[in-house]
Amino acid sequence: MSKVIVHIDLNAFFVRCEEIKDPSIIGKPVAVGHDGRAGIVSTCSYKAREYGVRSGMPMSKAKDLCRDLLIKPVDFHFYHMLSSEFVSFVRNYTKLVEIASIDEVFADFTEVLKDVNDVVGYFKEFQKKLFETTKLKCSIGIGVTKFLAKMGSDYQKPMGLTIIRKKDISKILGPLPIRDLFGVGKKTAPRLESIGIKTIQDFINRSEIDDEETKNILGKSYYLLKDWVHGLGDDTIITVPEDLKSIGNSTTLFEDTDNIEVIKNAFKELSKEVSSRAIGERKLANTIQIMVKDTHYKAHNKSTTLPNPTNEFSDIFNVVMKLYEKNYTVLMIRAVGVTLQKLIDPIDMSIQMTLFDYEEHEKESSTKLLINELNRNLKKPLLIRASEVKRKKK
DNA sequence: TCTGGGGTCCTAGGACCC
DNA sequence: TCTGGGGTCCTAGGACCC
Repeated sequence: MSKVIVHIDLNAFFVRCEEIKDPSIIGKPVAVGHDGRAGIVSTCSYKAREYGVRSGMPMSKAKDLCRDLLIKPVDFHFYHMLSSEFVSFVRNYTKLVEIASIDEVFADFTEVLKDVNDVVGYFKEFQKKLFETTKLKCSIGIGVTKFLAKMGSDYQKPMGLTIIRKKDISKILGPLPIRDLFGVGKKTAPRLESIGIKTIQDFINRSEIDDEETKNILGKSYYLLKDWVHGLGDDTIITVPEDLKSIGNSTTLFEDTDNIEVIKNAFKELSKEVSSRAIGERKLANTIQIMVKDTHYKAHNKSTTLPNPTNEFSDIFNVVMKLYEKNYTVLMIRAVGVTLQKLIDPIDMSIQMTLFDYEEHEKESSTKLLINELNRNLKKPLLIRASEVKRKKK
């Protein structure tokens, strides 16, 4: 039985937030993003788009294109607040809501729409109510899979509403350039174009004969994309957010440099930041990675896996500096980053160590002891720092 | 014109174990 | 003495998305 999956995408969300904060900028060319060295446009208003301003564009270029551009710094805290209001609003319709990013959700409306005849009217009303309640505008896509819903919400903006039925895939998506296919980016699109796949329809045709060239270019994602354009694929709404897999922080330096003191300072701040976030998220990292971007904008990574997982600033900073000093001291650097990877929960750590302890002692009643230990752990405060785990080990 | 920062996932080679 | 694959982990790089 096919589902009704809906993708709801907030239009020019960051700009809309700024307009809510200060309604006097409504209708004007606005760009949200940093205005310093290396600043880029994160989101821009529809008025700014008339001048050719686009997201991802260097802010300096955007200013050249539009003399009157109003530039607003990113205010994530405020955006997150409005994003939560948006999610709550959708949850009033269905509990089956998946947060895809700060400005988009997937939702399963199968049950909700059972007795609804006029689906278009229903979602027009939804858009109207969302605007009245939160002042936010959205585009809506509807389909039997997440892919079709997502492509639908992208099809028409702002305040768009597009239903993509299986039988209409070719009609609606077929004429679009291959670059518009979700998962095909700016590297893969030219490669596909070079073998004659210029539109999504070209890809549909080619996928029906399982063309080897196409398979080679796309690798594993070939089968995923093929399913998608045939109306198959994921229709499962994940209501519980998945565990974080990495915590990273990076920054572009004030100027390109090979000055070790400047770089050390930057790495110190980044290490502090990821450490405090990991502690806040109650995660320990098994692997620490540093990134340095050279003056040609090429990123280089080095990582190392630790004997004991950690989230402490001093541990992280030590490893970071070792990785830097071993590999990059002679390199002129534009940007640096620190990322914690292979994150685990401290409680998993203590389970592992508990098992280890029991192996050394007696094994017979280990199951019962383990259950007791787990129960004790669950009653403990959840915030466990690496140092406490280490102490326990002794 | 001059290119951010937050993530996830995939690929591929080498080490190591069986 | 010289040889096999399979599986897993580690590391580095890269594509993609928002």
